[in-house]
Amino acid sequence: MLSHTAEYALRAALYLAEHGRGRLVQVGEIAEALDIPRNYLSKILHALTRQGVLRSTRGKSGGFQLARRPDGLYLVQVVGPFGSLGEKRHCLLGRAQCTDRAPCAAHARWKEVADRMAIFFRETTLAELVGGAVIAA
Amino acid sequence: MLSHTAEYALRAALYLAEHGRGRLVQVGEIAEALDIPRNYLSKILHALTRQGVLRSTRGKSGGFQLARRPDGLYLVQVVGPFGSLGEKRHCLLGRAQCTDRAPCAAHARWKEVADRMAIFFRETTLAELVGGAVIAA
DNA sequence: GCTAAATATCATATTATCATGATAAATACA
DNA sequence: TGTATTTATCATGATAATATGATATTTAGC
Repeated sequence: MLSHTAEYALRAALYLAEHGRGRLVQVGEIAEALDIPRNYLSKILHALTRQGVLRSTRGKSGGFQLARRPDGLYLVQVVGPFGSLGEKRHCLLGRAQCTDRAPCAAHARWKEVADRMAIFFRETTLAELVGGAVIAA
Repeated sequence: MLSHTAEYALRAALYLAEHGRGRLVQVGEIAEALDIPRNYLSKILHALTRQGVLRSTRGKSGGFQLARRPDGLYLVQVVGPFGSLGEKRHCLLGRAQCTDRAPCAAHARWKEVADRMAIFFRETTLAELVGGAVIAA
């Protein structure tokens, strides 16, 4: 469903929501806890920082923290910059134009399902997932 | 949502459902009508044949046709062999084990959405999409 | 049998995703 | 001011998805 990259981003954000309470967390800690390649995660966290999801502090005793409280961060903000979510709902048959007025063959039926998914990512916050269950692998 | 490959498979199957009534259709016709790379489509149609979705006839005046009536062919049969659908519903956070009893952080909320999607592919037939709207690009 | 036309298969190229490794820049602290 | 630690960035490699091109195999019809 999500690309590896988007999945890593989500898991890292959830880790920060759960274990980061106010402190700065280093890439190394997250990478080890979640078993994600360290340098790869580094770039993902950097991207999330540019997106305004995280804040980073450089230098000794630096690290990453959430830019807002977990109940103010929506999943789409975290995974959107990677996978193909967030932008537009895209047509199941890959048409550039696919609307209620100019629908593809699958439009009416697929719309229901795709909208549900879009709403999930758009309206679910990190806070709602924290505590749902264990996060680490 | 779907990989290019799975999307091509679905569009080709819909084309056969709509324009293939009983006759044998050649790869070239489908490739041209749907603007899909010909040799690439050829392999996809061959895969669908192995899956039992299509029947192929070799040699002169050969081609492809649906193996069953459109109302007996479900989307999961068409796109399952490609993308990651059909097999198992997979965990949003990528855990190998993610069940109601050993859930990941997102399980409860994601399950609803993922189940909807699975049902869409499992219970929708080609016949239900034909005539929904224009198929070709 | 020969030829043309079609699927089946193999080999390779291209592109995007995923990942690793090395270096630069910034910062706390002694 | 120097050093250790950390993020930021650059360069490169590995793998999978996508696509192209060439050849083999099968079959209808002459």
